[in-house]
Amino acid sequence: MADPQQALCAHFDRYLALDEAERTALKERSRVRRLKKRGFILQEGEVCRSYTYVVEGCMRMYEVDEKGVEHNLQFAQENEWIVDIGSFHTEKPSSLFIEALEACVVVCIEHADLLHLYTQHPKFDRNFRVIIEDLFVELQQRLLRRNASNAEQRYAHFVQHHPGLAARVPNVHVASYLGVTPEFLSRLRAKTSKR
Amino acid sequence: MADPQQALCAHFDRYLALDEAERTALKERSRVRRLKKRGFILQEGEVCRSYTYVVEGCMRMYEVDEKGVEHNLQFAQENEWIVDIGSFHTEKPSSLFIEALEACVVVCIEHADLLHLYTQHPKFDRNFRVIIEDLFVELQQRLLRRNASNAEQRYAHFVQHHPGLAARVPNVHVASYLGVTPEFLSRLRAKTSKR
DNA sequence: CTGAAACCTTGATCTGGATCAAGGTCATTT
DNA sequence: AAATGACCTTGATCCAGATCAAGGTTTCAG
Repeated sequence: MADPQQALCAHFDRYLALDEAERTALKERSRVRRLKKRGFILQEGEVCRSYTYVVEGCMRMYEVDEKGVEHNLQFAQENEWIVDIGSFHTEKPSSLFIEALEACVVVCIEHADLLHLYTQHPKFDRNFRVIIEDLFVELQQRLLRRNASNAEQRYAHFVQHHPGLAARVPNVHVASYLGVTPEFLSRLRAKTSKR
Repeated sequence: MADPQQALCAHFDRYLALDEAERTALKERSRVRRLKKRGFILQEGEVCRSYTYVVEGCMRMYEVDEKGVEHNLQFAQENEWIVDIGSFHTEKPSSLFIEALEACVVVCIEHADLLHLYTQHPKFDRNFRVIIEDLFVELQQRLLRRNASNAEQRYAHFVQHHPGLAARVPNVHVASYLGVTPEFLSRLRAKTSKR
C-alpha cells in the first residue's frame, strides 16, 4: 500500500498544490496511525488532540445524550477529515466520540504541529480555509434538509449521494446520522425496496 | 454613527489584527450598503455576489421548499456575517434568500475583491479560516441539537443563548429556524411562560 | 464449535408535533 | 379611520415517527 502521507499531500494538491518545502514540513509534522475496528481516537471528556485524515477505512463521530442514545454527527471515509474542531482549537474537553468502524489507516496532525504549519506556510491557512468552507456548505445543506424533508426523502438523498457509505456502514448508524430510529429506517427500507 | 468600514476592521482585529496596509485594502475592496426593512440582497436563482457583514440591523437567510414553506437557516445581527458561501464561490445560482428584517447597514465584499484580499494579504485567509471554523462548530452543534433534543429544549436553548434575537425577531421566524411550526412554538411559549 | 454481542426486522401501540380552521391584536398604508 | 397584511393564539384532529417487545440472523472472540 502506498505511503499514507503521500495520500495526504495528494489531497492538498487538489486545492492549491504544495511545493517541496511544504510537503516536507507536512510529513515532518504529521504521524501515521493504524487503528483497529472499534478503536477510538477521541472519547467524551478528552481533548481532541489532532486533525485526522482517513487514508483507509471508515470512521464516525458521535455524541451520547443523557439517555445514553448515540447521535452520529459525521462519517469519514478515505480522503476525508475527522476532528472535533471546537475541542481541538480551545483545547477543552470534547463531548464527542470518534471511533473506527473498520480497521483504519489515518494521518494525524497535532495542535502544535498544525499551528507551526499555519505560521510557517500560509498556504495551509488557505487550503484549510477552502476545505472547511466546503464542509460548512455541506453541513448547512444537511441542516436545511433535516428541517425541510421527511425521513424517507432524507434516506433517499443519503443513498443517492453516499452510496458507498450506505453499503459500508450498518443501518443503525445511518439511522442515527439521519435523525431517525433504526426501527423506522428498517420500515422505510422495506417500503422502498419493494418498488 | 461611526464608520461602518471601521466596524469591519475592528471585527477582524478580534482575530489577527490588521496592519495599515490591510485596513486600507479592506476599505478599498468593500462597500457600504443601506437596506430597508424587507429588502433582499439575495434571491433564489441569483448568484450570491458578496460576503455581507452586518453593522446595524438584523437579517435572515432562508430557503423556500416546493410547498412554499420557508425554512430559516441563519440570522445575522450586528457584527455577524451572512452569505451563501456555496453560491459565492462557485458563482452558481443560489437556492436561498437573504432578507433584511429591519433597516440595515452592511458592508459587502464582492467575489473579485475578496480574491484580491486573499492573494495580496494572506492574513485574510487566516482570519476567514478562523471565522468559518467557529461558524462550523456552531452549526455542528445545532445539527446535533436538532437530532438529540425536542422542540421545547431547542427553544429554551435558543432563548438562553440568543436572548437578543428572541426579543427582536418575530416568533414565526424563530419557529422556522428551530424546525417547528409557529403554532407549536406558540403552545410551547404558553406552557413555559406560566411557570 | 459455541455463545454472546451486534445487527435487522416486524408487530402493536403511543405521542410530539403537524395540519386545518378560526378569531384577535397590532402596525402600516391609503 | 378604514383596510390590509403581518403576527400570535387556541381548539380539534391527524399522522410521521418513536417506543416497546419479540424473534431471527450474522459475526466473531474464546
